[in-house]
Amino acid sequence: MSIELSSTVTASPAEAKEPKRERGKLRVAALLNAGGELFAEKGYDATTMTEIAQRAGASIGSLYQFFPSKEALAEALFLRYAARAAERLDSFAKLAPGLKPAQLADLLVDMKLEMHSHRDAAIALSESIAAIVERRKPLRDVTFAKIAAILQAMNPALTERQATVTAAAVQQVMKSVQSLAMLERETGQPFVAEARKMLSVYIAHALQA
Amino acid sequence: MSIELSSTVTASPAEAKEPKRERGKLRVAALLNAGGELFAEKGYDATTMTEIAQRAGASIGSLYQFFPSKEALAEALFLRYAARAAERLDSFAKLAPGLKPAQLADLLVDMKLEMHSHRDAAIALSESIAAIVERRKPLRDVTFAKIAAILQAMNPALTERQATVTAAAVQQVMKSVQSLAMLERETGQPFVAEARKMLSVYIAHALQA
Amino acid sequence: MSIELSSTVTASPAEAKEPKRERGKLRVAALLNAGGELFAEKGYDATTMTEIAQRAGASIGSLYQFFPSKEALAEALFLRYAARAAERLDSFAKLAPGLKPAQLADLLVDMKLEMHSHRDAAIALSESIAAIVERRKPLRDVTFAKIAAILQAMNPALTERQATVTAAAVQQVMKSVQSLAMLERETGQPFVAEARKMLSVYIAHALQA
Amino acid sequence: MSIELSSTVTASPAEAKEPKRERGKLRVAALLNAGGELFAEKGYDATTMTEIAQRAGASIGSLYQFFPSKEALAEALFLRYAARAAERLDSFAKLAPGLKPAQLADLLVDMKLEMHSHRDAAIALSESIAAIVERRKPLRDVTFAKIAAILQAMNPALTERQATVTAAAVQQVMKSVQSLAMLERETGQPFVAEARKMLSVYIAHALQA
DNA sequence: AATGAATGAGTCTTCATTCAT
DNA sequence: TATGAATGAAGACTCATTCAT
Repeated sequence: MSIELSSTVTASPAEAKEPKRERGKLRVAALLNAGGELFAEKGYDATTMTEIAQRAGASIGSLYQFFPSKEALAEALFLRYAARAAERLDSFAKLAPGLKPAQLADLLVDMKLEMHSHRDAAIALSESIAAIVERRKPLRDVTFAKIAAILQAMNPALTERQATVTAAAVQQVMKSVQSLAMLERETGQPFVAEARKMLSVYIAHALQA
Repeated sequence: MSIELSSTVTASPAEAKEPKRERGKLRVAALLNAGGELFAEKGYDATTMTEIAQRAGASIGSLYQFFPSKEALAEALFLRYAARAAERLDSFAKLAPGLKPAQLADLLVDMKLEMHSHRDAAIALSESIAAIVERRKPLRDVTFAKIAAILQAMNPALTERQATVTAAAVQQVMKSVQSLAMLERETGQPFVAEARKMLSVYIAHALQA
Repeated sequence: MSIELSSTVTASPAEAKEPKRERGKLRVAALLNAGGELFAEKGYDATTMTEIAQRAGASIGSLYQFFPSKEALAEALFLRYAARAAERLDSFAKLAPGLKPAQLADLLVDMKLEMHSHRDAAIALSESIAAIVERRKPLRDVTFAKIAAILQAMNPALTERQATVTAAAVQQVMKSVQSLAMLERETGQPFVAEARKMLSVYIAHALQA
Repeated sequence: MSIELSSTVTASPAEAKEPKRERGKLRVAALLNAGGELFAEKGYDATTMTEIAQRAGASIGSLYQFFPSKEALAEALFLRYAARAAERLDSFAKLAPGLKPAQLADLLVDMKLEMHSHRDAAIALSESIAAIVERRKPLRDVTFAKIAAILQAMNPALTERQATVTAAAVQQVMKSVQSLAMLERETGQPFVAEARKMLSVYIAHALQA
């Protein structure tokens, strides 16, 4: 039940080239990490391809060997992120039957918290990358479906429709976890815990309805 | 009780020049609107000063007459947005005492929905504009304080701290209203209503705690 | 009966921007000349936009102010050339009735010789500029038609078809005048005179047939 | 009576390495053909070494094994073309004594038509390859001499000088055959036949003079 | 005050060629 | 020998900002 985000529906820019040698694989990983970090630090537009190459200890030519464009790099990052998120959600699905609202809330919040350490997350949000805006919809749909499935597993009486709508709301709260975590670091107030509470209360409410 | 976002705490870019004549005011308004639209449509980085001038029917020279830099324009937009938001929230404060959770939820959601038609909202989010990142914190604090005040007016027993934390969570949900509204337009599913529900449930829960 | 080469049949790149100030007009002319010279000297691909700007005494930004792309510059050059050629041919048409073959041959050869001093001619040949390859066909058709008209004026008995086919052959010989002139300069042999003779003999033959 | 185009008069780029084994010869041929095709399709500058290697089913490293530079490859192609042309012309020389103008015209036009199927012809024209510009003059001289010899064989009374000059004109017409053939394919008009006629008429005229 | 031209540092991207395995 | 990764100079083009009229 793996996601199929790679389908070329709209003409997206040339995709990342697969390295064929060991050395190439290392390079690609380094490049991807450098890109993820920098995009997270300064944003997509403000990040320079040269900068990415430098941080990865590669030459600009080397960067372009594997990623034919800035967009392609961002796309690869996004795909990596999407794959990880999907994997995570799938693992939750197996636990679903016995889960209580508060537990699911925790799982989801923790997931977000951890995923963000993989800085790839940032690009997922970028509005300025056409290739990603395109791919975001399918990812979103997949995510909704997975969350909805978990919810239905927790309460089989839930209608398809209700599950979907709830999933959307849940996902929105998840999206805000990152900001709240930063806020918490800044002010010391327990914002993340509040997010858990909100999610928990809402999920509980949604499941009985 | 006006907000004080204009104070030059940190070195912000030269500020927009106040137009003296009637004609100038129209120009400024046109420029601001053009900028707001464009930023909302294509993002801050992707929008050019020339483009903004064109859409406003002005020359590039004229644009720089009033806004000494791109950042200054963005800042002006942000300030306009912040002022409107604060005003809105103040008006809610007066109604607070008699408000039920669901009613407050509706007021807040509706506010977001309406404010977005003033496209200025978009820049509020931009991570890439230093001048705004700076100003965002004070705005956020002001907003939290105002929402917290409303909550406390609804339940005087609420502690300062609890009110603040709740305000943050509430604000995060408000932030997601925009996305949900777009999603609703796209899919026809009642996502906004779900946001209202979530907010309502959560506020109710928070107020009794 | 002016040529219509500007019609945007296929999507050609953004066209040259018309200067609105006196200074701009001078710039555009200087830029065009610099481009014409350089393209003629080193070929389209080998010529750098920076180089063109430099030779015209302008900055690279200034060059792009008027010509949004290298191709657009080449196109403008081509159009200038085409207009001049058409004008020239039209003037011949008026003289046609009393012309003898040798006289027409001379007119055509001289025309080529003079036009080449307007170095614009070179680009007309470039196979590597999409925008020009496109425009070449209409120019060619117009040219054929004009030459054919001259031939028919010289001998009204000539069929439309015969005139067209002859025009093509004539034009090919004209195209080779440039090379022959260079060869003549190099070797001292009277190659251009030979071209005149060939053209004259062929035209005479074609007209009686 | 073989041509001596390979002599290193001016410093030409390191020459193509002769393959020692059978496999190498196939590689070289494939590479040469790929290069010829690509150059003909998109021009010298627009063609990449990588592309050439790919089309030949070789790696870039392999390409450089045999041709130390892009120019060297182009040169090899040019030489192959020149050799074939010279061979052709030599064969005509033997027939010369009994030839009539129209027959020679046909031979020459047919030769051009056939040679073009060996796409190598294209590079022969490239103005942007130093190594070829250099070699073009000797080729041209050889060609002139051969054509002149044929003409003198047809009419021994022809002066050396007259023969040379005529040869140049003849060669120019030959050069245009390619364009005319394309035009014919495009429009259906008998342009090539017209070229034959022109050549025939002109040669006849030149021979009696 | 208004307009449009001028500037040039900075960006992405390309590609011939060289290297290491 | 074959392959694919590495390199970096170079080129087209952009755009915020400043100037001259």
